[in-house]
Amino acid sequence: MAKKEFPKKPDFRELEKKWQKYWSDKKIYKFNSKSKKEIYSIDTPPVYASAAHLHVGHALHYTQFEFMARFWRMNGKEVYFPPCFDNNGLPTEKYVEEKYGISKGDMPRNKFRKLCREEAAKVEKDYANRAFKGLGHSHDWNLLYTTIEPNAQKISQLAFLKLVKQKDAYRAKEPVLWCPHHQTALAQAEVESKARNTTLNYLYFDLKGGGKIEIATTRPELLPACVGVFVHPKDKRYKKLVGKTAIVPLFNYEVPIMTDEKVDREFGSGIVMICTFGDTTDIEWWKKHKLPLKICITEDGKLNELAGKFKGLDFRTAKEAIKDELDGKGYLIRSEPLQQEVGMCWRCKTAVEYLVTDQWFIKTLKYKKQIISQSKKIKWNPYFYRKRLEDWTNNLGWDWCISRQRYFGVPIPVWYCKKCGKILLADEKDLPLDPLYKKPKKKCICGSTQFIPDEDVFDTWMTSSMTPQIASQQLKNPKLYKRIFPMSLRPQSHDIIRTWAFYTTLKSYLLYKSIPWKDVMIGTYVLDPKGKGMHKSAGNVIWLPDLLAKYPVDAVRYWAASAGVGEDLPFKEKELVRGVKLLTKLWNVCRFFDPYKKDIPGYKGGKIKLKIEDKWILSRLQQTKNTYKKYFESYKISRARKELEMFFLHELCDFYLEMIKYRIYGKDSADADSAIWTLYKCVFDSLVLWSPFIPHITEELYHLLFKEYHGKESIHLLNFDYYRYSIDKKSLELGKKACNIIAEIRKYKQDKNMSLGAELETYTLKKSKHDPKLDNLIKGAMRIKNLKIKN
RNA sequence: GGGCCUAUAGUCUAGUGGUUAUGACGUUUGCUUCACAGGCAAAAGGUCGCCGGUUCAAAUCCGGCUGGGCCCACCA
Repeated sequence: MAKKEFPKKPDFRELEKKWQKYWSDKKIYKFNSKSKKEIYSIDTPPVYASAAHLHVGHALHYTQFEFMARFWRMNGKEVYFPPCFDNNGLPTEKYVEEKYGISKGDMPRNKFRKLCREEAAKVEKDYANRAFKGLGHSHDWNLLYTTIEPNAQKISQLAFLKLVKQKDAYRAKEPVLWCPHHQTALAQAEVESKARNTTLNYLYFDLKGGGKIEIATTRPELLPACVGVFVHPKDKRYKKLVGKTAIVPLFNYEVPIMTDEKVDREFGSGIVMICTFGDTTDIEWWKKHKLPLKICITEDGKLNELAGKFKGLDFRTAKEAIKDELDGKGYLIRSEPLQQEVGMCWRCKTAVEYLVTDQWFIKTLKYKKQIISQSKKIKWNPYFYRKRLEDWTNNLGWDWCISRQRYFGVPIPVWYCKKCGKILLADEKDLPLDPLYKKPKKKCICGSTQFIPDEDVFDTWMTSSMTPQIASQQLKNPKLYKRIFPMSLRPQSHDIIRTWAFYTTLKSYLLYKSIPWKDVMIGTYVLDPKGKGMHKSAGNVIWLPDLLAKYPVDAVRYWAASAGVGEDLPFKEKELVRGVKLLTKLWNVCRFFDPYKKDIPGYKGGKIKLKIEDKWILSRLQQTKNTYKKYFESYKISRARKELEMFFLHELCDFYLEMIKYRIYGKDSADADSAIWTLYKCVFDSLVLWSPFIPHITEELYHLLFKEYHGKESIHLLNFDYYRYSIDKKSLELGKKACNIIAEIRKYKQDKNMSLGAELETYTLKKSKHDPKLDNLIKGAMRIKNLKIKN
């Protein structure tokens, strides 16, 4: 075999391709279920397979916890790290609707779903290659799952049936949050409040029997749904109004005037009209005061027949038309601008409405305390994000509405008796099933065999909250599941604490009385270089493919490792440049070492005698390893990297390497041997420690330098503790002292405009800095003939 | 309105009570050095947001203020 020459520069593209293929072919990251090692399992966030592009935020987030997988793999644990895609739910559905210019109702449900599945699969393949594999992520692809696959549907439906049976899920006709655009019910978590400018309109209501009152409203279009007028019980101005009857303008019907403590006397005129429904206060008072129900809106956001001649108008048009009419008839007193917070559908930003419909719910309000106490059993990183879950839980006002009037999702496995309306649950052994295409095998208790299938699907979080079960194969491999659940780590971003983390904690408690995972790690949120959020609409998004075209994958990963867990990180291209420099440095150190590797005394069986600087750098190496591990164990990835980088660049390269050159180039072979041996340990361990961050180049260098001696087919299968060194305090002190002296002499030479390598006839050192044990080192490393000491 | 996080050289950043406050980028200067010019070495640059408290000792702990960020909230 011809001796392979050590290339002067690495070809990053080449070695990325080479090693990604190698890892995949050799199944380097395969999970071994027979291993006796403790399992470290990651509840990987399923990627939305509907996104057409990947931005740097995704890359960073997914790479961050990938570091953890690599760290533990090299630290004695059997790592269970499944890749996964979320192709279940609205994003996919909307993507397909937009791409084909169709609407969900244009074709039969199963045909539409097939289309969704196909589109999702295309995106998944792209993601798998470009994102996960392209970034060098160490998943075991045999463990791949998606959230729409039959197994996931089955887990989701089983959980639902169990909850219905234990009475934690129920069906009810209730006012629900409704998105007129998506035409579906929403959960509270899917609604976000946004500031909006609107007008506050002061109207006259006539009083029955003469007189009029002034009412302020932002929703005049809801006048046809007015069911009552309220004043504060202690409001002297309006005391005599209570018990009287007001007449709704334009629509001319009577509503009672009542009192409620929650009326704000300061706002508007101090008189409120209640409509069913304009906001949640309306719902509250409607329930509390047992008011009638008048719904004047349709599911797609228009006014219905209650609105008379305004029927069919969308809210916006209707509002203006009704205002005009009020104005024309003298009912509109004035309008003033008002800023208000409105709940909006988080996906389409349409203002949500409230409709009374039949929906499925899961009890959450009842379990607030339990959810919070469960959350305290989980280790949150950073710790303070747990508070966000607690606050959200405390502020919840609704049970979790889990049914959605959409097509692409997990069907709700129930039918309703046509005759008596009774609910018939699917049989567990028939799952997964779609009641639209399957008939129940049983009769209803009333004897009827005629059923209406539930046409709705589950909220996407109904399935996502079961990822620990899906990921760790609850149904396919119950033995393994038992070993894995609760999982070790849930990595996720902070914007879905109220959904993913919350629902998973809830479901895990309701179904198994368990926490879902031991640790939570909140990913870094990437901002643009100016520190603003990256949004397509703002045009400041940095796309991953653009970045990868410009920089090696390892440089991108190096950047990802600079992010503090749970913190925001403005994207700085400079960091990538730094990454490239680091890779080059690592390459060159190895290139320097390459000619000597055949002489490593350990390999050829010789004896070595360590000098002060050898003991110093090995002690520092061990200290670095210890700190690095400590940081990784507590998810302080960026600090681990920094610790390693400081050691590698500023101690090993800047000083140690320069300290030993004279020994290596010199004539004393024992002296050279111990230097080479020490260097070998440092280079080898540096590679190993760097490998979780920059897996491609370290793999290449491992194969170039060490594989023939170490045997393992990948550096990523090595253990960090392959070597251990003793920490020698005395040498640590002396080594530091030597560094200071060297820096001083470098400065001296520079001030004299000398080259650093130039020989010095004499150098005079202050006695306070001097140590005779360092004389040979200083003289050798700095090329000084005579070292003089003075007071 | 409630909650959480945050404030360190021109910019970013480390630092959870104890000698000259860390590193990077940028700036200035020196070095054609035999691993590395995407290089090496060195220098300059900080009232550690403001006010008060605890302490022998505070960038670090506590309180208040101010600024920035995030999350939540039914004022019609």
